[in-house]
Amino acid sequence: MKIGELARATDTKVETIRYYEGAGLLAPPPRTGGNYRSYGTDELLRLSFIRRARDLGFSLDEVRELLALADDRDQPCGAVDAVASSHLATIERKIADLSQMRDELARVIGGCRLGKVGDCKIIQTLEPMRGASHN
Amino acid sequence: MKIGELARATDTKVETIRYYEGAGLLAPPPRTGGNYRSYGTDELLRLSFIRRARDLGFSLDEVRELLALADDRDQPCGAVDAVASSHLATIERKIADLSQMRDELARVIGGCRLGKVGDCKIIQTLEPMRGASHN
DNA sequence: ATGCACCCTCTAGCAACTATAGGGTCAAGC
DNA sequence: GCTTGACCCTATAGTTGCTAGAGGGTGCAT
Repeated sequence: MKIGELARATDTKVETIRYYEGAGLLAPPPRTGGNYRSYGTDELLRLSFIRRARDLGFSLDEVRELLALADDRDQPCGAVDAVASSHLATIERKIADLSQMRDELARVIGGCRLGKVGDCKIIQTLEPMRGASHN
Repeated sequence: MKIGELARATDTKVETIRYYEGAGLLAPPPRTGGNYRSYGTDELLRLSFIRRARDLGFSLDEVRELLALADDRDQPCGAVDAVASSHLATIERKIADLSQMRDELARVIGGCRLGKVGDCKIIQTLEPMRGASHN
């Protein structure tokens, strides 16, 4: 399997696969006579794993860790759970942060579409001194 | 006001202020005899504006746009509303994406803390072929 | 033999900073 | 008067996770 086929099979760009190789997530595969990378089913599975983990928002460092853990199938899986739980906590923090942003923005938007910038609630929110006092 | 004082007053790192200057968000201020940047109240207000906008998740490009709009106080503020609304939409998309990640992760976590990696639901989710079939 | 799709390496670019190296300035204390 | 320390300066490289480009080689069909 050439790199382009692997790319299509995993919905990954060719450059990204080469990047993962450089980043140590995929081992350098054997090469053909023409110096083309040649992949087998193992690499397809490994890359699918990586893509799924990335889709779930794991960082490349976390993916590396998960790959190492997944390779040692007799280990207790508390370590896997720890990586995933800490990632879940990160996601929940991000959601909370974004929700707060959303609420603040929503509170401010709408109601000045027809006014002038000088009276705009959005600008006043960003520029509280001028909006509130002398100007 | 020296750059360090401005940094403390706006809860910004000194390097970030210099970065904003290079990025065109803050004008190059006058210098003292010793070549130190010297800021006044205008820059304090402008940097506060930038920080607030950044806290609300606006990109530097969006901040640049908002600053330009805020400077022209007689313009209708539909343009400001457009920037903010489009940003709100982006935030809502991010929240939706993260919420989906959170749900998928939460579904998978817990229940294998005591098992082995070979039976781990998290790993199986990432590695569906092996988990489901022959191995 | 020539066109075309595909592959190769190496390097630079993106956002938005952060950190480091290698220096200069300024006020205080001895 | 000289050193110590906190602060400032520029310029450059690093961070994350790719993506895009230059400048070339390979392999197959026409």
